[in-house]
Amino acid sequence: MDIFKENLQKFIINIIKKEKNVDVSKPEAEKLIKNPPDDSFGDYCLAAYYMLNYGFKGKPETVAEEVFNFCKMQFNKIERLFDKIEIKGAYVNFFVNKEKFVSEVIKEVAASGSDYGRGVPGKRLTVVIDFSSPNIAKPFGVGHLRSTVIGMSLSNIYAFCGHEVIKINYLGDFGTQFGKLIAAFCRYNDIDFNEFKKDPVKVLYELYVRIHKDEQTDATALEEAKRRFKTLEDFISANKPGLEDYLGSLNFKKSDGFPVGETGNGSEKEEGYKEIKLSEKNKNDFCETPAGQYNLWRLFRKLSIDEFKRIYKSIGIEFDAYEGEALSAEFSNDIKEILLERGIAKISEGAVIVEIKGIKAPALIAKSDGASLYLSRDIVTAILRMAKYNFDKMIYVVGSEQALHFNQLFGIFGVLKENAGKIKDSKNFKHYASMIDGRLVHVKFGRIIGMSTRKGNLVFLEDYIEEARLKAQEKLEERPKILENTLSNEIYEAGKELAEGTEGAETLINSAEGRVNIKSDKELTESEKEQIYSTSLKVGIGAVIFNDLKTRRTTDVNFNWDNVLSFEGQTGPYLQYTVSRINSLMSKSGLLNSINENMEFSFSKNDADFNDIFLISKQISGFQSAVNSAMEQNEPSVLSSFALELASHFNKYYQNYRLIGNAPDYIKPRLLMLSSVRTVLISMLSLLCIPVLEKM
RNA sequence: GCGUUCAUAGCUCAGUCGGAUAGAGCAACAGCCUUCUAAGCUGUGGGUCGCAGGUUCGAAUCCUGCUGGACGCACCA
Repeated sequence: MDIFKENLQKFIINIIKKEKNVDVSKPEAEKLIKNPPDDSFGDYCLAAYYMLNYGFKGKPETVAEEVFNFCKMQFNKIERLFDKIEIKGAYVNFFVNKEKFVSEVIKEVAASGSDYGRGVPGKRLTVVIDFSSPNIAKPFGVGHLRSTVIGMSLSNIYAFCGHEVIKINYLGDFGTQFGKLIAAFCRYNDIDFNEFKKDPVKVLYELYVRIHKDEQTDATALEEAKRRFKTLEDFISANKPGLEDYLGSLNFKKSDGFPVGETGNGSEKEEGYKEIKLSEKNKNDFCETPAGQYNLWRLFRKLSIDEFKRIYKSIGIEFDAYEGEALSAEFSNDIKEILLERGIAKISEGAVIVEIKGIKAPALIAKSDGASLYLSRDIVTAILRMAKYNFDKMIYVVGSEQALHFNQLFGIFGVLKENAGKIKDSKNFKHYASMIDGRLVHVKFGRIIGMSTRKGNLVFLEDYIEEARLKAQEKLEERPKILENTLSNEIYEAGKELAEGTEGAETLINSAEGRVNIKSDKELTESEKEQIYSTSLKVGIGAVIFNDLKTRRTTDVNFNWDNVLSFEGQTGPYLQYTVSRINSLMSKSGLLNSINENMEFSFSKNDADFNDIFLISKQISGFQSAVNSAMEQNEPSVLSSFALELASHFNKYYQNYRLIGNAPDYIKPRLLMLSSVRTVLISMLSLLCIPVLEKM
């Protein structure tokens, strides 16, 4: 917490109270004090026009003068923290006591460690965040990456601010497409079961593509798919519980989430799947009976989820619960009937629709053949989640192309709340459905345009990361190694020994200077190779994730390989590099053991580097408000920008002032300062799902 | 046609909910490694904030219109 800003706020509130007898609330006071655009104007400023809201009158300049005089009269109240006050045009500018400011900030970071900036909210909210949501039996493409990293980062941010977060992955596991999959599996007799064992998702995807192709020429393919899906649907809904009972059975604990799929046949225990063994021989057992197809579907889903989990794990993403559309589909019919019966929905052109004020497009909740639709499943899902988690807020991280869908969904809960009185013979449904209005948020994001492989195909996430990793490895390998440094030193020394001015000396010195080009012939050991692999992988992941988080989420991103694969400037690797640079500096100082949060230290404004240290501290002190602002706007990019700025401050400092070689008393406080930079940078990298590297 | 949304440097983007002189990074050019990691740092050039009005002390930011792009508008998700 920035005690300087806080005290300044109180100071101004008191002045307003004393002079104009107006009370200013805390959030209003927050807006009163701002940061000037340029440091030469001061550290905090008060714009006179804001004072017009609190009883001050006249031109901004004269008001500023009036306020300035009041501030001056009572300056003794804040002179412990502030050096001076200035008036400039319509602004009153405040200059902090820089020495005090720097040591306060550094002390606080040192004392709080990784908890620095962590919030304690007035009210701890339960926030459900629904993100990623891929379709099963399809490869995880980069299209899902944006939702995944934005969702994960928001989850981190809400949790960091002290809220209870439930991360849900809502899988597309239902619909005719799965009928297609089952049909394909049963139709084709040349499935390679060895390959299926090794990479099931790949085989499933190939089956899907194959039957999709066959549909163009063979009408029976689609028919079979539809028939098999109907079989599956009927089988699942045959044993489902009533909606009321099911809602009543859900508890309010985060616990283990929903079962991944359906309610009907209950026990979805992990072990159950191990018994399902597919082979050429028993294949028909699964294709002929409804129960067999049902198991087949469960197996496909399980295999897909395992594959997703593997990928998520590789980029550090995890969920509290995996849900499937199938679960919601079971209850879609119940919802439809309640709404129709009470006149909340009506039939139009054979389909069931709900009309919502302010939205022209009618919300379609059931097809004319009675089958459920996306929207009706989302209605069910929200109600189930309310019953299960009692959330205060639910965030859907989904592309902006679905804005209409979510407006309709949110609108329907408004309608449900309004018409709650009409729903009489239901307790649970009525209760939960009418609670939801106003708690749903669509966090939309722009499209990624022009994303394709160099050959023009859809890009799979893993290939994407591998491309970035290779680039990182290339950079790592061209970096001069210790051996080469020594070598170039020797050449340099040898050159110097030659008579000055001779051609030979010049050549040798040049070759030493071009040490980047000196390659070592030495074979790398296995552990060095592993080191390079794991480092380059983390850098690659960092580059890819940061690329999706650095811009405001709503803007469409023009995808460009060169931009993603450039690791210079405003990139994830730049941030990772900065952290490892601090690490390296700190360990080389040899003073690590004498640095701790309790050490006595101070900075003098006479030191040559003082102003830069002050700027760094100022940046650090803005961390918490950056996190808050990221949360309020559901916008991780606020943190990306903040992190880049802090890293840039450090790198400038690093370039301009040399630490090692100075007296320990000079180095120690600065190491503590750098350690607080590192602490904050690491916090931000973690919030942004970017791997932290010890060394690069 | 209706709706949503966007337009800022050659390119990719910031711009602290209307405030002080519109900022970064790439790319270009010129510099900085025998000294703590050059994935870094310094400097130069580059802008009528799409166009036209309006609102007021004050507009890249709010309102209206226009132009141009993206997305969405009934049984896909």
